[in-house]
Amino acid sequence: MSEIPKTYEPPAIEAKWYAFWEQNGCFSADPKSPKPAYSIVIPPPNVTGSLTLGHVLNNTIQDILARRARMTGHEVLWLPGTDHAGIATQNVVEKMLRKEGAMKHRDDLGREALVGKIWEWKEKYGGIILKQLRALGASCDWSRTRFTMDEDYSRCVSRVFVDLYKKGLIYRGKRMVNWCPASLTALSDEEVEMKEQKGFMYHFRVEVAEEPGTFLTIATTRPETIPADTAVAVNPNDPRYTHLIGKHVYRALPLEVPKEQRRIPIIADEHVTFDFGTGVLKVTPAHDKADYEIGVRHKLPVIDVLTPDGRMAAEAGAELAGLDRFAARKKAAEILEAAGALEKAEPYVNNVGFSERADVPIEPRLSEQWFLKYPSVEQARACVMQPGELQKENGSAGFQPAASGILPDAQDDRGSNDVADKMPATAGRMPALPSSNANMRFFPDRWAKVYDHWLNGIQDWCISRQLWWGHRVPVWKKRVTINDYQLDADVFGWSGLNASREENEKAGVVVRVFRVRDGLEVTPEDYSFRTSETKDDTETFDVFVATADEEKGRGLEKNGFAQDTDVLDTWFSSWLWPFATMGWPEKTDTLAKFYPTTDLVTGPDIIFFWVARMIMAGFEWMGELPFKNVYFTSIIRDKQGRKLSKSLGNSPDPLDLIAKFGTDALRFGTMRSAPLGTDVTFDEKNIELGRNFCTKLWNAARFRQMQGGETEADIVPTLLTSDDKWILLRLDAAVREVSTALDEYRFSEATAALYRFFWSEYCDWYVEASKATLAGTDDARKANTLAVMDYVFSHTLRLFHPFMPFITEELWQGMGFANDMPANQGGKTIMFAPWPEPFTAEEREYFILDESDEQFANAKYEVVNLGRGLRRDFNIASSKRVRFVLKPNAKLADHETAVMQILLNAEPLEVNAAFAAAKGTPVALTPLGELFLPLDGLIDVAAERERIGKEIAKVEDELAKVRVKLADPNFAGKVPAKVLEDHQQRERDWSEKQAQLAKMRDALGSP
RNA sequence: GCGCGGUUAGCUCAGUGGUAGAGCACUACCUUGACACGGUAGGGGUCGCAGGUUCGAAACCUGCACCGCGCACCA
Repeated sequence: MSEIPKTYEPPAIEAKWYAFWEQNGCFSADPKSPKPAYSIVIPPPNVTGSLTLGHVLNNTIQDILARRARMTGHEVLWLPGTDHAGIATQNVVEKMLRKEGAMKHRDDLGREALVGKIWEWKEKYGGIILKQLRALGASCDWSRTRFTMDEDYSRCVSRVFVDLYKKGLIYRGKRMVNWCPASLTALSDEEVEMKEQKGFMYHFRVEVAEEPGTFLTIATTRPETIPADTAVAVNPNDPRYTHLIGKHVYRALPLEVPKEQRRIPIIADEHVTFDFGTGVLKVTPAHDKADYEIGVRHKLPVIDVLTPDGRMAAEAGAELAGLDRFAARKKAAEILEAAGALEKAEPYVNNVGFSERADVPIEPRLSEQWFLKYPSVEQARACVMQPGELQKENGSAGFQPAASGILPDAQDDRGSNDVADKMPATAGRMPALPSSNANMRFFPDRWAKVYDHWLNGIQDWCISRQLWWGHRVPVWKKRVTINDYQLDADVFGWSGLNASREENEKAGVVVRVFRVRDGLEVTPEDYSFRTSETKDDTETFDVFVATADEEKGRGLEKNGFAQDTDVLDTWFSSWLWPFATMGWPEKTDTLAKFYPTTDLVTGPDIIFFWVARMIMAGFEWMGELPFKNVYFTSIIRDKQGRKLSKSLGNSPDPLDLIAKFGTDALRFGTMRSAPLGTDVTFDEKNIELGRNFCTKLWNAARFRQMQGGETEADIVPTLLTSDDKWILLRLDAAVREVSTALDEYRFSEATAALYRFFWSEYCDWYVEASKATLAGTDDARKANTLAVMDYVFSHTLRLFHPFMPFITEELWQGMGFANDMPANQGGKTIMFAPWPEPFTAEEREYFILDESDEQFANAKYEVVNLGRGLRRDFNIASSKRVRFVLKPNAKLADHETAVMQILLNAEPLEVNAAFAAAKGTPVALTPLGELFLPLDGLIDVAAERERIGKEIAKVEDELAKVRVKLADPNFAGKVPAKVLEDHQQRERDWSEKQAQLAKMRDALGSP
């Protein structure tokens, strides 16, 4: 045993052991290992990201799971990496380039140069967060680090795109999309966040063309879009307006356009609500999703009055053109007011969609984009267990760790079908499949409902982005006319393509041809439509060729094709993460061993963005779910309940916290404060708690070391004291509690159990009690106590290791526990030491453990508590040694007396069955007898009588409560036998105590 | 509007039908030989409100209030 320094200095120790683990390949995952697999893929942080408390929480959990799995004999893969994060990364680098003066606008550089700059930036600064994760102790297999724009990964993305295109699930279309005027790109519905916004509801009048003098009043929040109105709509059943349907009004803006050109129809549409606003709706197909649909129903023209960057276009009229949309809103109201058309403008709060990334209101905009009809939706929906659904296998949660050194049982729990009839009917249009496939669990399970709800109402996914940084859409396009175009010769004659659809698709190439005139796809099997179907020489077609093969793409470019300029939504690559990082589409060893992964740990905020889509992708391309359990972390908030964010400045830097308190303290404190399923409020006090706990652990180790002696000597069962047996039983309880809590992903409960066990049980009672033996002269017993201490400490360190990897490794090695273990089971590092198991029946028998020992120890500690109470009542400092006398109920071993004496800080603790106390001597009634605190010259009979009187009052209070219950005939009649017995026992105990106390009081004589 | 959480000590939170708990904060005493980042003891709660079920409710049911979140939205 080498000497343990006086204080724990985290930085040096953390650096030392992390390097040791890495150098010894402790994190690397071997697909050829015979051990059962445990795998987890990191939610890839943005490549521009740096460590936040959210990451700390998330990755600490993953590390705990991974480290524990290693200790339970699993071959562990924790696969790290980063995400290219399209918009975010492009923004960061563009901003930097503008700051450096390298460009004003991205067009100054051009696409290729800018993308080149971003790559440069990525190589230089990207992925800092991965280095920071090392500081957190993350045991990732760094040799497998992946980036979503790695060459291999990008090929997966293209391949998946082509596959979906082939399946007809990806299509190009002109649709209303969410347009971000700041980022100048389309967004998916999930990237739009509804926010309340204060504004005005403007009421303005328009005149009915056919009935001069008759006006309709329209309510709107967006008067600047009036120039884009192409109709006015009322509900067909609204009696106020039915007579006007079919007539026209004059649009209010722009004023300079001749009145007759501003005539728009009054139409009837069910979408209009009677009692909202005035019951008259202005219809703006170009700038509102619902209005667009009305426009489609009524074949209305579309007038676009906004530019992509959110300014008013020329069509908006001279006065508005060029203005920003918000300025234009004010201006439009002013114009209406000046024209006498504005009736009122009242303050109004409505919900507006904001671009999540740029934090500006989005514009619904008609534009041509790529869309995806989600694949494998039914399977994805059916595979997740809903709250309340029973799991077939004995109801236990989480992965089942195999016993150390034992080969895996089949962990696959699919195929159960007897839960099918218990599946609750799911509300919604499309009932989920029977739950026979439901074998993925969410923690907490209520997220499964949110997930199911989203899948039920799922809309096609707009996957194209008008950005440069990302995976470019792998589609090449050429417009051809029948006259000058020879499909066979120019396209299919080219060596890379074939004339038949099947053969092309077999080669990974998908060709689609659309007639420009009507947008219809022309789909004869052999593309021979060219000559036979039309005689019109001017007919033009758009030919789209999708291929994941860049070689082929370049060939197409030589033939006049041009690649689509859009890139794909970042999540279109992230959703492949669990298998694209493991070598898909090759059938790799890694995939065979580690897919599907065991656990996914992520935030509930990306349940739709990422989790749901990964599940679909897993089914679609692997035919299997990507993970078995999903743990949704808490959201960390500040004391005001706000999310932590850099812009609010309420986000402490984890690296500062590590510097101040140590990594283990940060990990332990965070885990202790983050219960399953609720948000957590960050408080540095929690990290302080972690730091204090580390110190306690450190000092307990030092105490052991100061006792010297042999490390981990064999325990001699016959020499075990009641305290020894007590702590062994407490350890056993802690092992069970911690293991169960971890199985159910209840990390805060696991840490609470560890804290309680180590601090309150081991340090406060056992170590203190052991001092009686250690200070004594019985060497055999001394050695035995040290052996028990080592046994408990070595198991404790292992229980702690997943939470606090560094300090536990340092002590594991420093205390010499590594020496007795086989190299691959803790001999080299605690990382592979076997996870503690509860005692077997044989072990219990060997140590002669039974409840009576525990009860006796508890009784002893109760004597101590009561004696300390007497001290307090008589104001005797805990450091002052005083004489106590115990008048015992039964014979006591000398050793037990010695323990109580040291715990009471008594000198001496006299055991005297015949003790005759002076009248008025303070006394406490304990489970082992009457405990006196003789106070020479300080005896106050009246005070002592009063003190005992208070005790009696307390006892009588309890007694009364129990008796009321027992007296109720219903109680005795209906209560389970066990409960009745408990209450009867309680009654007996309290009344005995009452009698004894009364006797003690009476002995003092009457006042 | 629909759905989901939450409401327990001053603060942060455990507690799935049977004697109300932890950490922090607070009070008193203690620099006793592992630890003052510590020890010992202590004060502090009609468990959001109102009904109901039950012998018994912080827990189960119903309704309400307030806080938070998600989805959908009416111009």
